[in-house]
Amino acid sequence: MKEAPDIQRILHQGVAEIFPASAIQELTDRLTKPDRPLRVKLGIDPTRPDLHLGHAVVLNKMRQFQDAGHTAVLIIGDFTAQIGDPTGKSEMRPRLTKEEVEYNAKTYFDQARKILDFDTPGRLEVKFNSEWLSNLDLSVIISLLASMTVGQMLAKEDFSERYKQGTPIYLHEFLYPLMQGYDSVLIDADVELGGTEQKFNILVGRDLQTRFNKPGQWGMLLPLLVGLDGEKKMSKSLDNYVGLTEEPLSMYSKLEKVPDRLVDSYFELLTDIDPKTITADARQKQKRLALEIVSRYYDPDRALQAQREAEQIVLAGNTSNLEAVPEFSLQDVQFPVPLFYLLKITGLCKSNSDAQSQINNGAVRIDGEKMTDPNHAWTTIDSLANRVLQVGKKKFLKLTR
RNA sequence: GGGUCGGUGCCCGAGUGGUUAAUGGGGGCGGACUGUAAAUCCGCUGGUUUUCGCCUACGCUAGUUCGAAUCUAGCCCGGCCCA
Repeated sequence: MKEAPDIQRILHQGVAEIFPASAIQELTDRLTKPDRPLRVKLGIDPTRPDLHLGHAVVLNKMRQFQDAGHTAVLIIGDFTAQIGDPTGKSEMRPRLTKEEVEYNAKTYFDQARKILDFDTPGRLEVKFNSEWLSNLDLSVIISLLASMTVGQMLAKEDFSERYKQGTPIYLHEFLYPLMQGYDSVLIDADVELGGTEQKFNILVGRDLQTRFNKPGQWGMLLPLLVGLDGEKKMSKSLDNYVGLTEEPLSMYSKLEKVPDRLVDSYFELLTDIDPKTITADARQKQKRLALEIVSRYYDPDRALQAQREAEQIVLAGNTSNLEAVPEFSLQDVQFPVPLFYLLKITGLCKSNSDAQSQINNGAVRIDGEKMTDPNHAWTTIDSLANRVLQVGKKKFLKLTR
């Protein structure tokens, strides 16, 4: 972390676009000979309690700026989260309550700490935008609104799509880009980071700064990390994500099977390894990726351990020698207990009916032996203790007393 | 405010008085195959300590019917058009 700032890396590694393009030289100069640290803004709306690798992409870039001596200004959009960013959405976002937002915001720090430099003085500022947005004077709101026309607003792809398709657009949604832009004005952002979908909002920030007689910020857009489904952007609601706080095993097993065509982009956006330098075959590449990323958020030992565990799980059927099968205590179970009910209370199946169908599908095994009768019942703890209950190839549970 | 069309299971979308948790697709889960994957094929996919039983479900509420997601009325929400 003490190495000389690598300007090239900041400007190019995993960067989709920098704008205005004409000013890129100017930005390069500022980075090369900083007369003062740049203020690099990143806004995160605490809409959900967990950050994932998609957030890591942009946080990594923040870190690069920090390491080069600049100031990361992290804006927790506790106020804007209550509005809901319409970006990328085909419909209005649910508005969160104050309590939900506060809770989520709290959880963000621990997670961001895994990536950002929280310790070096002057490298990080954290702001909550409710600080200035919650008491905005109506006259300010009006002048914000007066800075754009409906036509300009409808130029935003999400809005125009919705407008064309006839799905409702509520007026308060128009306020979102303006509020995000106003954040830039108030914190004197020099650079704003964001995913490519943030272009419109970041441009609005730049315009607003100019209107408020301040220098307009640069925008640095990073590619959106495609989620595990290989199609859509990584997001928790699509359940195609890897959380920053996930257990090493869980993280590893998700990453070792990212679709082949995404592997290189994961390397580029989430690690410091140049994918071109890896010659391994596709499978080895996936493993390397998984190992690398788990090491980053934990450590190499735990990553290797996760790999070993994952490999054992893959050797399905051979359940007896697993090192890290989750355990389930039969202590509170009432005997006799029928199989389908056991599956439900252990959480392996989500309902009795689900358990029933899994059994009928031949997915359920005990100690590797296929079970076919949903009503098969056990009468004592001892008849089940220390046996391994399995649904499908990857879900195991060791039953204990 | 007026007219008109519409609100169906996780999503999309059929269904328009009577086998019925409700066609089909997507998604999800499971099985075969494989590189743990993808593609493909097959099965499952409301709940219920038990299941040819019972409960819950087609915006909400009240009705009409032996019987409604399907008919009526009021209400809520949305699209479009008019003012």
